[in-house]
Amino acid sequence: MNHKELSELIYPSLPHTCAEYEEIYPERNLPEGAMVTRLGPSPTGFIHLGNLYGAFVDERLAHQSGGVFFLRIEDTDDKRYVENAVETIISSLEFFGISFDEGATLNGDVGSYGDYTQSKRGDIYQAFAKKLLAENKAYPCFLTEDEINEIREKQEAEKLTPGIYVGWSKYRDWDKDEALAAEVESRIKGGEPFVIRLKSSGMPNVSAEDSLRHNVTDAVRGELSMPANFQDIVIIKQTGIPTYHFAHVVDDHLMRTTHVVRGEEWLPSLPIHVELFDYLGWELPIYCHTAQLMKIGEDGNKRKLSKRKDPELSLDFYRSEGYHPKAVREYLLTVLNSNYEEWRIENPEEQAENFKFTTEKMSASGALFDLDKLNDVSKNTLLHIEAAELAAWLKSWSDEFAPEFAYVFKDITHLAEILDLGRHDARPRADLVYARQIMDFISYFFDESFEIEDEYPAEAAADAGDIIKRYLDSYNHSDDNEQWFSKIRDIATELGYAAKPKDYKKNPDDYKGHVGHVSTVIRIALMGRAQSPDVWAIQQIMGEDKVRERLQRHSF
RNA sequence: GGCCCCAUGGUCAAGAGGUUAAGACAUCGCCCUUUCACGGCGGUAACCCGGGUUCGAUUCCCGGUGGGGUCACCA
Repeated sequence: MNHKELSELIYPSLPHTCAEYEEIYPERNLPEGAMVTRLGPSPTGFIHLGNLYGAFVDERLAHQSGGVFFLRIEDTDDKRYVENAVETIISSLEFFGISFDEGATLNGDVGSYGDYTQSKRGDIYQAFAKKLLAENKAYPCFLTEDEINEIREKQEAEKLTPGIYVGWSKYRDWDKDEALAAEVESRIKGGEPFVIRLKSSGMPNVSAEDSLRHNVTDAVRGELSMPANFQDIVIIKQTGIPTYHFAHVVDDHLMRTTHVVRGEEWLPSLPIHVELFDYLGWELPIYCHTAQLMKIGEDGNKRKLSKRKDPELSLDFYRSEGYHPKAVREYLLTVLNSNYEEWRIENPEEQAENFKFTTEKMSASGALFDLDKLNDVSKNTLLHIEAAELAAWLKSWSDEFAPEFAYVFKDITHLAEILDLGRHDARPRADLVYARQIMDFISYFFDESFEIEDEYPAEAAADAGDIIKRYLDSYNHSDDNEQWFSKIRDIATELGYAAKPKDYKKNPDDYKGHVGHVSTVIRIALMGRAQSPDVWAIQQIMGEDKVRERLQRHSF
């Protein structure tokens, strides 16, 4: 049995040859410089901030270059599958404004480089595995789990690099031993399970200086130097399904991906991929190994964002807290590209899409997630969203995540007025950050959530009833801001308060307090809190009836 | 442990062989002001360590240290 015969024995009939696949999936006809990127989530259904971060890079690279961004479902691990995961992935990304041009969709595949689900591409992987077998670049391996464990223990005892490589799997050299060749043949014919391993040409256990090294140019890290792979990694599992390594190489070649964006945790396996591309005679894509988003761990050190440990960093956290997708996007962009923030300051009104994103400006070191910064970005982002749009968005948020706030949306036009409060002044207010915070911020407008939270200032507490009574008596809803405030000044001076805070500060003994204390009394009666936007403006939105009703409760 | 990646204020970061080492967030103070927010002005605060190259390194090289990642028939 020679190598060709072995490959025929393992894969007797396949629908297409490798050469045919090259024709079925020809090079893309795209303009110069167009990038083809892809997102390859495994269908756990869990997308976290880190995934989103990477997805933005893919999306920007493809779309700003006139290229293609596609979705490929990487479901080569059946244990990982979660029901409806694909729907969840697509809808989460869509929520944050990420859309695909090609690939898996809820209604099947779109595009001519499919299937876009790895579990449906078995024939393709097998064709290329067959080719490697025939060329003596791969071999079937019958090592059992127990045998592999034994090997590892032995290697550990001898302080050798663990793994299967030259000298550890006898099946690697089946072609040098007739008896073994016969055994392999009969075991395959007998239907015994086996995996297909890469027959690496690398040399194991040599010092770093002596080993063959690869130099790969990474788009975010520059020149990378690493020792060549020597591990006979599994390319086809017992189940006939490929491992990530093999699927990545075959898919990204056949789908004509130009830029592979992935987290830096893939860096250690890059030599494997380089060898695979080399064996198959294919050109390497451009790799963009992005830094991981980190957070501070319990020990005070930086830590990779973990989906298990950091549920608050799942995308659902932002959605349920009510962070606007544009804000999250804006924040991620500031973290992603170091010059984005400056650009944004210079172009406050521009669409984020008009920013020229570059891999060179991406940081190679992991950024710490910073909620303060997100909040700051968010309040500036919301300032640029129309009140009506904001109101509608808040409603959809409440419908999904916080039905207890349904009363806020009974009058959506009224809500828009509330949200717009002070936002069109010469110096616009920026106090809207995220939905849950907004609900609290505007709660005093609604009887359902209005409550007295603060106490009257000590300076004016004794006169509170009197102040409110006088205020009520003089209240005219059609007064303009100036007329309205001069009445408060009058009340203040009549009761012995300074009309200007400065007067009071100069001669504190001459007054009970100042006009600010008086207006705080009114503010608390009306809003239940000592701090709020302009009282007059609030009253105009509240309407005369509610203003009088609230005040009456507090006058005596 | 082997291998790989990374290293500028509390955080995100710009930067060049010679700079008073930007900017943003946070923080502190002052101003504006009927409160808050916004805005303005200002402050505190940084080049991990040791060698080498150089007239001169925070910047280039080497070595440490620290942090992160990875060593599966998971991705």
